[in-house]
Amino acid sequence: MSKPTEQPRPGLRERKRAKTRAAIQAQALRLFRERGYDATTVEHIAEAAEVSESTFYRYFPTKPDVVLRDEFDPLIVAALNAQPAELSALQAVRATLRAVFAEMSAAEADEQRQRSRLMLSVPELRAAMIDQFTQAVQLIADSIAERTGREHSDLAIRTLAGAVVGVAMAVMLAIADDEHADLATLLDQALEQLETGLATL
Amino acid sequence: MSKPTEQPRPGLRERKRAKTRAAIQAQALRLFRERGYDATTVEHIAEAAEVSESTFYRYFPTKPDVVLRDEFDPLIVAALNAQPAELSALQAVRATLRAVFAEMSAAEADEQRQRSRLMLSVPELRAAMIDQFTQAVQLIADSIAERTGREHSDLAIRTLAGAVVGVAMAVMLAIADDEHADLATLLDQALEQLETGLATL
DNA sequence: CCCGGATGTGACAGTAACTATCATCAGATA
DNA sequence: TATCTGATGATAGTTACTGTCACATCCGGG
Repeated sequence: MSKPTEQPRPGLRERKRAKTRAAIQAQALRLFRERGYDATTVEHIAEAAEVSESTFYRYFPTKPDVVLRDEFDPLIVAALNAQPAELSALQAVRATLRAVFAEMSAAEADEQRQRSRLMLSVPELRAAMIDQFTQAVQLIADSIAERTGREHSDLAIRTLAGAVVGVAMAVMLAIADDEHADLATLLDQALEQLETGLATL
Repeated sequence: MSKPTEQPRPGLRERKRAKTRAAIQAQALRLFRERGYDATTVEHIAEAAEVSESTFYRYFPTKPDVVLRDEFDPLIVAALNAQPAELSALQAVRATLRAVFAEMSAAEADEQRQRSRLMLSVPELRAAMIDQFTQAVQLIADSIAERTGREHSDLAIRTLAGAVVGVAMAVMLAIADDEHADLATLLDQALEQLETGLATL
């Protein structure tokens, strides 16, 4: 989980920046957990992180962003592009998600779970998710397009990407109902169903 | 496109209410078209519709709602539930959407198209769509559950519903790229692909 | 070492979406 | 007609977010 693509010396300034961002996010998530999302104002967060409100907005354009900021999306994209060419598109997606979940530590998985629960329970956060979804559709479509040599605007490709993201959304909703269900397992099962075919229902 | 399920006499009060709601929505959409969404404040809309800002919020809880408010969802649900039992789940969904689009007048279709474009271009509106999506997943899942006699929490059912909604989202994105593509046709093709199978890519 | 430009920061003022409250007025009802 | 319920408008307040400016801190070159 290191970042080997970075220069060896981040420089003092950048290190401080990263530290400030981390502090803001950590304090925000703590306050959201303790007091609730709505009851926590940006002013509270800024105060707890010992920065001004202005600075908060310099690091996170909106309040929801402090929750949604996610470092896994680029990992998933990279893993998807790295899948062997002989796999079908759906097989590649499935293998990718398996791999990423497998590499996730228990602590990371738990934090993801907490954030998912928070996102689903707060309308404002739920709302902010759609841009992530549309972005996901585009990214998956791009990757599959390259894999298959088709245009990324091909309806078949868009359909596949949309179905994958839609299924992921459905699984998230399922998780919201059943507290201790395992995201990785359910998602894999759902993708398997997508592969086998939906016509049987 | 009449409403045969209503009582013959809505009563003066209700009629006035409906009129006020329609006026607010019409003025809002006009202003959004002429000045843009962000440049139009709720105050402007209220003024144009000759009501107070308070009244606006009584009819539409949020500014995005004035765009998203849609009378087609209940129609779609009713049509889906009315599909013959011998159809498979996906066939039923496909037949439903065909039927609803077929009954839609050209003017209605055009307004839908305009609203779709507006929704996709304004982040705040895009964001508000996700609740409609999750609601759609639930409604489709419920209907399919009843049709098949399974639990509505069945993962297979949720997966199917999620895939359908995801595909719909992908088609909307496709439309955004290609101005004069036909929503109904593309959606039908995409659902056909879902029926045939996604494993071939 | 220090100096000049770039960059991060805080303070402040302002906009607009929403919320809450209360008095008033119009439609429903008896 | 009299009363009662529900719709409306005015007002004040909270909070997310934007823009601007002065100040401090970091970085590279002389």
